[in-house]
Amino acid sequence: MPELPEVETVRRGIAEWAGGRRISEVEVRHPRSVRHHLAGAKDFAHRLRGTTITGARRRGKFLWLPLDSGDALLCHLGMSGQLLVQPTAAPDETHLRIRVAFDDPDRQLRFVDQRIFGEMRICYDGAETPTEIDHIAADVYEPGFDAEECAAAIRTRRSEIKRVLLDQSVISGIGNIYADEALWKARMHGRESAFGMPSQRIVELLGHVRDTFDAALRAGGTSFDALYVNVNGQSGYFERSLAAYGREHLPCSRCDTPIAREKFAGRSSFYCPRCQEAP
DNA sequence: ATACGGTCCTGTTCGC
DNA sequence: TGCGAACAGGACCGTA
Repeated sequence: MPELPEVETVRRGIAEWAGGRRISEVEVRHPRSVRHHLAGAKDFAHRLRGTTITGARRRGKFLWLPLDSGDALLCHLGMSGQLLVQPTAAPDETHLRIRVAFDDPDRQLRFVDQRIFGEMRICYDGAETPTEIDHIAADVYEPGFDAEECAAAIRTRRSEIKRVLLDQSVISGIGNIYADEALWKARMHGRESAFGMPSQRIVELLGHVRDTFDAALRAGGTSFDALYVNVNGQSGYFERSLAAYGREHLPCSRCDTPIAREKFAGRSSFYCPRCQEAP
């Protein structure tokens, strides 16, 4: 569920609270949450214990916490993952998967994940981005992101534009919600072919992606329920500003035409049938 | 190399 | 009210 703005909101919270703190103990409560840490749960805990978190970084929807050991704790929230800074005294959450305790006895970092699509693993922190996410493309906020260059890559793809927006190896950070929102802003139907699309249209679309992210970040992320919360357990309020996603039958705010919903690539797409002409 | 469907999970909501 | 089906914000893997 969490897309770039939600992950960035979490990153800021972690950076603020956990930066400079030393890990005293780690408890892995579900092995699936560390399935990509091939050396196993014991090794995972062992390599974290005694290290100090020195920051919090992000690319797309991946988050990693550099450690003073030269490693980093790489995290992906999947569909339902949360990273919470909780009082040690707080009761364990139903879906608590990993607990990270610190020298500070008052608070813990907790990875809570109902569906267990999320994960944590330890990686080497030597490169600019961990090699484990080499296949993840830059997101729109990275200094190295070039909209023209990205548009050039997008228009070579023989697929529909929404599929390409969701392809993290082409551009990262966009998920189903913000794809629909950006397409609505751009008055573009998600099933339009990306192949050979004029670069300027794509650059404009990418501008709308960024605008949508900016607005969501200002609101602290999007949430429909308690599944997405920032590190303090507060939900974002951006869902109030959604123009397309989840608004089937409700009037388009530009033209009053009821928002339509259709199956697309195994999930739902929401769009205005008048503003976003189907190909 | 690229495109696409299926799959990994649990919980909630929907329709009969 | 009960029950199975459909659905949920993501990424990876195997297959074509």
